[in-house]
Amino acid sequence: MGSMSGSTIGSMSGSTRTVPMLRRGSMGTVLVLPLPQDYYVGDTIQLARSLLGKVMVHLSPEGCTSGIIVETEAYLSKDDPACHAARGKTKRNAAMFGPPGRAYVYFIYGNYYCFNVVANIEGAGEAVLVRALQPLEGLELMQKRRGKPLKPAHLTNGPGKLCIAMGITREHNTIPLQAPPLFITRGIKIDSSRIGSSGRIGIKQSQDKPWRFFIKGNSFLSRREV
DNA sequence: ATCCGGATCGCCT
DNA sequence: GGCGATCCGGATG
Repeated sequence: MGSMSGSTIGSMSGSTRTVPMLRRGSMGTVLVLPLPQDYYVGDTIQLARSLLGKVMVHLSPEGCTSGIIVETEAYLSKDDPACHAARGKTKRNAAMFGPPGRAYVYFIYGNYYCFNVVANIEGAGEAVLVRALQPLEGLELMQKRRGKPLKPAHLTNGPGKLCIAMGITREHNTIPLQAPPLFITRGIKIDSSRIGSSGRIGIKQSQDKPWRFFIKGNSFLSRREV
């Protein structure tokens, strides 16, 4: 389990400082640097690809959970009716129009949350949905939160499932991802030859857009490849 | 005030 | 692979 030193630095404006942490684990003490806010500035499709292999971490009061991002989807502001921002800003999707590098968490189907990172530039209304993780730390806590004895491959292989396992709820909507409790760090380098793409899942419109990305052959995906 | 559909999941066949 | 659960946001009257 990880513990950390350092403190959260709140932000008055859109810009958020990256907070370094010392985390103690079975591997010893490691310096952890969340991806800086400007990492999320720019092309959203590019971001969706580059987030593969990065590590998502949640330090909650219950304990630490983390996982490697293995599946993402890009949602764009132009020519993309499937994007929540397509019909303008509302109370629900307001986070999408905020500064990049923050969380956009929404409630869906009366049961589940989905976790996105806000992308591109403030006001654009673009985001990357995280659809699946390969669990790294806190598998016991994930099991407990899921409420069932599940194999690791089934703990976080879907956007709703990973939010349950990681303890992500609407409380995390709009929070910066550059400091605890919720952040994303550099993980393993994924060569572009190992990235697959397909149509996005669970939507009816814009099925022609190949904006779902995944690590080929990874066994923690929400679906087997295509 | 009412209605409709959804970036899902799990159980059923 | 098909379908129902379940509730909220957004649109319409």
